[in-house]
Amino acid sequence: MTETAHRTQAQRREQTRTALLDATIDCLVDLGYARTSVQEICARAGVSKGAVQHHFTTKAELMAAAVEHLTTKLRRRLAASLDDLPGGGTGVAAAIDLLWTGYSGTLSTAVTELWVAARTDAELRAAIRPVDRALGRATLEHVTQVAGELPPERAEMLFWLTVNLTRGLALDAELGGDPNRRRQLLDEWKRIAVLLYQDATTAPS
Amino acid sequence: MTETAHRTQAQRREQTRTALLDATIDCLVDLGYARTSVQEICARAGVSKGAVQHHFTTKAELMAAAVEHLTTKLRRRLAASLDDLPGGGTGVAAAIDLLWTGYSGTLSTAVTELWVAARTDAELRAAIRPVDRALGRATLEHVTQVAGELPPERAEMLFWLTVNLTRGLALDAELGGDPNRRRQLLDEWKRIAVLLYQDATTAPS
DNA sequence: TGGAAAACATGACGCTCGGCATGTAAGTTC
DNA sequence: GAACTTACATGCCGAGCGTCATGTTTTCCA
Repeated sequence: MTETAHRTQAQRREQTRTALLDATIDCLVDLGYARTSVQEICARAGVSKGAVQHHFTTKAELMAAAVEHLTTKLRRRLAASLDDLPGGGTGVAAAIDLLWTGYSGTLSTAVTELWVAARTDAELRAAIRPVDRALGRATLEHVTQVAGELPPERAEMLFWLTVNLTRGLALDAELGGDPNRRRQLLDEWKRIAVLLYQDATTAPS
Repeated sequence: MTETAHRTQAQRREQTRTALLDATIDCLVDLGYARTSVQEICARAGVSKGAVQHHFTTKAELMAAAVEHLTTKLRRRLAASLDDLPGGGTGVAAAIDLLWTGYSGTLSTAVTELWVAARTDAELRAAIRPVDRALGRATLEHVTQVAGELPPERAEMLFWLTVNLTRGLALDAELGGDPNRRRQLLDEWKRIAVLLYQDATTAPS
């Protein structure tokens, strides 16, 4: 028996809201965007269809809210783990590992689903773009702050290369590619990045 | 008036089959997997629903066939352009460009749609995996053949890194990221690859 | 040349989806 | 504590989906 003694309106609202958004992410992760229906979402959230209707007038609106919810989570997680990073070459390797775990987890899986869906859905795309750009910029800021010895231009290059490579690898992982090969590739990329880092810090072009 | 004088059964069959598969790819590209319906497909192919029923008993079967059709096309295109590649460092840069154009066009867009959909669809995934692995291996073979001076282990690493980076960039492109930045990143990666190539050929570790 | 078979068209069925109208319970305000 | 607003539940509707049953045309083969 879960005693729901006395909840203020704001509490109730926020509670079912996050329940819905979390359920949405759950659905995206293990059903995919195509199979994610409103009925399934509110079934997992333990609320009725009327509730989601009350909070989000349309399904697209729910998805848009889910994007923000999702990105906020990812951002928090990345920021927290990026704060305590060693400097120098080992810092670069560690940062790459962090970006990999950040961009390859279940959260990022859901994001990818939304991305691909957004390609052919203008409304969803409009909702995603600013939020995603904010995430990218914030993470980049953290990274450049950590690797301060590197000229910011180079650091930015390395960062974006890592992010895009990671996303490609995440896609490969989703299809069930060989995990060992992914590890090898990531290790190789770390070696390359560290090498480039040292080159750039000792003899900047 | 298109006079369809006399078509043998095999001709008729193959004709509408490829028409259906091409239409499927079209739908995937500009509607996305979620919105791709059988009705829309046979509308674009100019045939009835009964026809697709006759050739493919279920929608998943059609998609599986589309995957193969798609991969065959991609494979042909890549193989054709990979054949005439210069050797040495400029060859590496040219190869990267080729992989980029190959993995970022409309064909690859459709493949990405199917990939993401396949993550939560076991049947589709089972259809995609072998075909995609074959594509990867075939392309890799071409690449290693072109850059023969490089130790095959290094060539393979460079190849897979490029492919995964390219796929990440393709995803970024689909969302509407900055094209200039993608060009910069690709150029930077080419520089890095050429550098690594020279290091490996002059002083193999 | 006529009948069998393959290739395709047509229409209908069951199902699920998203959205809406309406009813009920919980909290807020005076 | 009564009026009022907010939060949620229930039930229904039209639309679109994939699939199947059945008719029609075209090619093949003996």
